Amino acid sequence: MPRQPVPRPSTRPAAAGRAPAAADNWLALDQQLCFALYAASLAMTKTYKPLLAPLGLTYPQYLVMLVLWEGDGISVSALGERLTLDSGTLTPLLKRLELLGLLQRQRDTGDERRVLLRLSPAGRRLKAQALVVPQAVACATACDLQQIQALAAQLTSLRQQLNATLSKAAA
Amino acid sequence: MPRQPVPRPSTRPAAAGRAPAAADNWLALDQQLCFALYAASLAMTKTYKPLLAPLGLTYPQYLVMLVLWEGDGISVSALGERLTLDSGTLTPLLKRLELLGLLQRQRDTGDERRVLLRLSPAGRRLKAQALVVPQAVACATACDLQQIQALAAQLTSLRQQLNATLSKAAA
DNA sequence: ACCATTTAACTTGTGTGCAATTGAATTGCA
DNA sequence: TGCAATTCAATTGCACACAAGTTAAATGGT
Repeated sequence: MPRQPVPRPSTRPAAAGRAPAAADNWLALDQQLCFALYAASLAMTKTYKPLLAPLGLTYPQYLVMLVLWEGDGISVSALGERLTLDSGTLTPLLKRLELLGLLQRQRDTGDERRVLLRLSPAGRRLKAQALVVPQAVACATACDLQQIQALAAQLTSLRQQLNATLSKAAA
Repeated sequence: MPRQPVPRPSTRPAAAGRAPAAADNWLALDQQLCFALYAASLAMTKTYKPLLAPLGLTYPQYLVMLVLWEGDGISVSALGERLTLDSGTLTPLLKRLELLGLLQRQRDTGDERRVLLRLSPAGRRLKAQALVVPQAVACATACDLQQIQALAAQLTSLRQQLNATLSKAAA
């Protein structure tokens, strides 16, 4: 589509003195890692949507199911740590999954503060249907597996660094 | 924190036959590029939040301002194409920015379907305050500039590939 | 045993994202 | 010219994300 070819600053003509010349480019959208990340993440979610529709799941719901397929009986907070999501996000999402009949939420009898999550038979059965999803996505990326894994590793390391900085700031 | 050390499948013990052995790992959360992307994007947004608070902007609002600082007077749909966001997201967001006094929204007199976005003096002034943001974020990533740019380039290429696949599917 | 602190989940309110629909303005083609 | 198809923005409805505050349960120090 027309998407006009934006007169890119072409990594600075660089002719003048020192610092002030480049200052403007720091705010160029196309040079921001944050935007690359943001837009790629949105595009990824859109890629999953038609693949998850037959399962009746949204993308965040799918992530929750991935965790539970690895092992259920965990608490809401343990799930939240795994996904870096808080209970304000998870509670309504989990209620919807319960309403779909994919899991049960029940208080831990040993510690009544905790709510444990257990897959229902239907939730367990859904795993078989989900197996085709990752392959279809890998296809859509048109990357070989090695590239994908390398990129994922870089992103995970970036996330850990950001979270480390965040928790340092909180202290 | 306790965050139990999850018995990782350790990229498959590999002893049995062929295909079925690896099948289970395709759904392992930690191997999903999609999750790495999702979690990194959320972490990035959280990193920006305290930096943008003094400017009175949310992260998506900041992205809009980045585009307008590159050149205002554009339409809502042009902005949406730049950010890959639709009018359902942008219209209320832009109304908030207008309420903040950072921009004006006005119908194009030449084509009454279009709404053009113009920065107010206050919106233009805000750019100076925003200049410190990218440096602070670069700090939080603890990566050198070259690494950041390389990662951003990979993500942009991934996004383009995903979007290409998506528009093919729509046709 | 008592009570302050901490922890876990829930609730509320704000702000995205996006599909689907609407309505007005423009374009294109017979 | 006339009218159907298209384009653009706005609106509606649903589902996240997260801050801030609430409630109930467990913990720890005295």
